[in-house]
Amino acid sequence: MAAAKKSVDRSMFRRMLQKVAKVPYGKVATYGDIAYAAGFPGAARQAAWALHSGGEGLPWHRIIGAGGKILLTGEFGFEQRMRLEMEGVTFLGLKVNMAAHRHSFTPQPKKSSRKRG
DNA sequence: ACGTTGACGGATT
DNA sequence: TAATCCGCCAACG
Repeated sequence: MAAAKKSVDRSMFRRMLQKVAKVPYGKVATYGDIAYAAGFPGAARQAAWALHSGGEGLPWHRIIGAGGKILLTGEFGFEQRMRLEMEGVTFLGLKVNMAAHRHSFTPQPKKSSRKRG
């Protein structure tokens, strides 16, 4: 294998954005989850940066803060909540009902783990 | 190169 | 619940 690394993906952002795109309809994930699933535990901040930078075309509204709290501000925070409710996501006070809508990222979906269907 | 900023997270008070 | 502190790391000026 030639040229293994060296600029893996241009940025860790790319990885995170891919995870964001993986969040299905009616589900949500936290910044920490995105970063963790992307392979960067602790880089929750960068997950936010990734969205801030390239959230276009992605379900950015499905990404929330730890505990299900919407950290966005201004109209964006308002829109995010509206969108989530529109997808069937329920809220507990000011927070999303994580227990019911938290998306489970598969860390490493081992190859050929597909079961007979 | 340096310091500040930020859609963070968890713990503490 | 709110306010504060520290750790995390890339982008921005």
